[in-house]
Amino acid sequence: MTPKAPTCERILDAATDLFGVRGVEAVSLDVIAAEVGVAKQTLLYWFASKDDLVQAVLVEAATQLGVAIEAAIRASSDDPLDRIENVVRAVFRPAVRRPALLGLIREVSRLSPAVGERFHAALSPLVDRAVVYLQKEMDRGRLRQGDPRLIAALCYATVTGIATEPEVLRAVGWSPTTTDLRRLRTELLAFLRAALAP
Amino acid sequence: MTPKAPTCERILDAATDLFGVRGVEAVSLDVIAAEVGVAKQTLLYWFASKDDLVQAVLVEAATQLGVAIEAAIRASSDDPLDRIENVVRAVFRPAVRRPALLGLIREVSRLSPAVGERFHAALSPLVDRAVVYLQKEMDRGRLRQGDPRLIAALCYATVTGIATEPEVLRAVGWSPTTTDLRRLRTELLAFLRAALAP
DNA sequence: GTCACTGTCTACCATATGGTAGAGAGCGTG
DNA sequence: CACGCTCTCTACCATATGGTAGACAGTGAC
Repeated sequence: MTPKAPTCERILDAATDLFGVRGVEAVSLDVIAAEVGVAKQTLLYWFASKDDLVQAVLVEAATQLGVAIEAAIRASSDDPLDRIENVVRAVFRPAVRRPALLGLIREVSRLSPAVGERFHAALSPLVDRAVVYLQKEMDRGRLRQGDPRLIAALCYATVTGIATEPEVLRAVGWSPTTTDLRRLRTELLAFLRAALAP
Repeated sequence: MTPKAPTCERILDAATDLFGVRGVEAVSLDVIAAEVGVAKQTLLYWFASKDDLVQAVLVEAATQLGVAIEAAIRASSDDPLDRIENVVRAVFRPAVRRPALLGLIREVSRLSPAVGERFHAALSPLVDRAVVYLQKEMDRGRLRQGDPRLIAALCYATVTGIATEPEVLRAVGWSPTTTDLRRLRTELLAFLRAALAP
């Protein structure tokens, strides 16, 4: 990765949060500029257009998640349930600290097909590896049988859903305190374990 | 429910789809009007403002889902896993036929707190009943032990997530054909069953 | 006929938005 | 100093947006 000028990074940071929380279309360049404390034209100096900024934000977020996941996989034991737990932990931490991250990925489907295509291409190796892994462990009888592609999607949906739907958590009386956060993580892991155990 | 004029209903219908798929902020009144084939002012005749329209669309969607869920509960056997399966089926059908429906609910968190508050109030009885039910069945040993509030949220997150993230399903090579749809439903139900069984 | 009412329309407005043009400040090099 | 380079800014612009004002057609009551 090329090292980035501080202003550029601050813009990316603010844009990530704003896009992820409010949605890409709902956030104007002026709002981002105001958040960063800079003129709108400074944004357009670093990113040629709003679309460019969106693209950059997506790449950054995907990279960040990818790195976290890689590390979690490498650092985990051989047991697939432990490995999955580690990956979920790795995603869960940044996701709840910054709901924007996963929310952003949900935004992809709303953007131009070109963006979706690029994102798809960037993620597919990771997805393919996960699917192959799940299949192998199912064959070995260490995971519940099923379509590994759909199981992967379901796990993702559960984690993303729970991390990006504050409305739903509020509806069941949950609050973003430290203890509630830990309880949620515990419950999420138990849920996935039960769903995946053979 | 008061019977509605045909134009009014067509507006609601188009707005539901557009808001749910593209997001509330991303859809202008002009776009909705064009979709319906009517002048923008006709929209503003039926709904005093865009906010009013959003509110109406949300109420409609929530009502629709609520009715479907009620019916599913009434029509199911005593076994909690069967009952949950019925509810999920009831939500899954309209949700995949019209991804906008659940997508819309995700939009709530992005709108004004007032809207969120009203939505919260409207849904809380349903949620409370579900939580009490889950708790009771856990006590009877017919469901896996856990925090019933979070379990409810997790189930919701899984179903909503899988139904509203076409990008993720595409990433695993899924396509919205009839057979793939059935496979997805089967896999989703097996996933939840495993996650909830004692 | 005319009055009131309903529903749809055209014409218009103030504001916000993404984006362009270009000036100016700071700075290292010759 | 003068030149070029990097970075940020002010001043604009064309367009799109939510919303207002009010005209026009149809219809039923009197």
